[in-house]
Amino acid sequence: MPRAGLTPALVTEVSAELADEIGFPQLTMGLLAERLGVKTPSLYKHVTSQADLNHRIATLAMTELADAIRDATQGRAGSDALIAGAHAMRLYVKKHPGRYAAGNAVKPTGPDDPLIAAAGRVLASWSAMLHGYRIDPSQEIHALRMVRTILHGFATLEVAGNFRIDADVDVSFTWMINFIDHGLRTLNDHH
Amino acid sequence: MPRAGLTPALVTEVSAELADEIGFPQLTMGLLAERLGVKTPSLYKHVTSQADLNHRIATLAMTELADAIRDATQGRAGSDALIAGAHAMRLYVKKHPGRYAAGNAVKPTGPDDPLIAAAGRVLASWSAMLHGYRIDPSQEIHALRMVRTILHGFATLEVAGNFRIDADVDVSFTWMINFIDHGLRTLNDHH
DNA sequence: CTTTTCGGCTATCAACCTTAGCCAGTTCCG
DNA sequence: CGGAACTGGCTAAGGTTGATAGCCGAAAAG
Repeated sequence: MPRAGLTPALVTEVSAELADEIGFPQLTMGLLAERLGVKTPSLYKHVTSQADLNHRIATLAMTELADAIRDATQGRAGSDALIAGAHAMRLYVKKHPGRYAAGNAVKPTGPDDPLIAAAGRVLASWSAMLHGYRIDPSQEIHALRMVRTILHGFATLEVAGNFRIDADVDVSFTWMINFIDHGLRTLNDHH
Repeated sequence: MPRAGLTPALVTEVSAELADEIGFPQLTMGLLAERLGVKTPSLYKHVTSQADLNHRIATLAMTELADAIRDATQGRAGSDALIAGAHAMRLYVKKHPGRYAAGNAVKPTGPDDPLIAAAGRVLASWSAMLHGYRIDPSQEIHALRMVRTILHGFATLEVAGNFRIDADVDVSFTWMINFIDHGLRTLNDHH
């Protein structure tokens, strides 16, 4: 019996692809083994459990997402950074819905979980982006949460197919980002 | 063996309570049967499958949510309606996270699925609420999607415990709603 | 070339969803 | 009131999936 040359990283990558194709909840050890050309128990030589696998997918997703946002906002500031970052995130989630679902479903196991660091990098990108708006420090946390809320909410609703009337979702997204941008730019104009 | 007096409605209600307590994904037929004082197969006399049960929970959730929002916005308009409706929705999701999770996880089975009608009632409430802002009809759909996106995003992030720094989530929520309200009220001031 | 390690495999178990079929309590009708 | 029909419990059993134990040949180490 020839060896398949599996590694934890490869198993994780292929499981992430599979999750993107069939949906994160539909991902099973059996299907993953089949795709890797291997029997189910063999996977446990590389991954300790399905929970462990899910955790690896989640960490991969958050890391990739953080990179995508960083790359998109690099060298931009204010409105440009918001627009570029928002579109980068939306694009990533549309391309990798299974990974993103894993990233939201999995909870960190402890305070030094690399998943926390990866998620923190995403937040840090949004935080840096917001600095371009010169927001009152006491309101930064609220603005950060709002940006995160909007992008997360839109991504999950869109991926779940919850925008029934398909009156151009792209237009709605752009409209929404412009709305937020305008609000952020005029934050200081009101008491 | 005495009868337990179960009905589809009762089974649904108890399963919804259980989902709120232990989380929707953790809901199993076995646990539900145990809580009802019955063996697992007995449930199938009232519900055809777990998918059917989930669908009933989802419909219950959307119906209750629509009622809560309607009650909260009744007799209010504009900012008042937005604030009251938003808080009603947030409160409902915090009180019934399992139900709400079911409502988002379950997909309608067909065009005449009652789940669609229930979800439609929620949307209709937001739509009615937005009329108070006198928004340009061409922008209504975008504003509606934004409101939905924000409330859904915030609710899911909060319930999932994803606001780490627990710097007053209540304050952030109010801040965010005020931000949106202000933007909606001044929509027409800018081409 | 021998020895050790490692990564496949088969066999097996436990949990969960589901169906089949039995049987007693309930209801309905003569 | 009494028997027939129905209803809603139950036990038994099967399929699927996650997970473990332990074997055994291939790869790596010396």
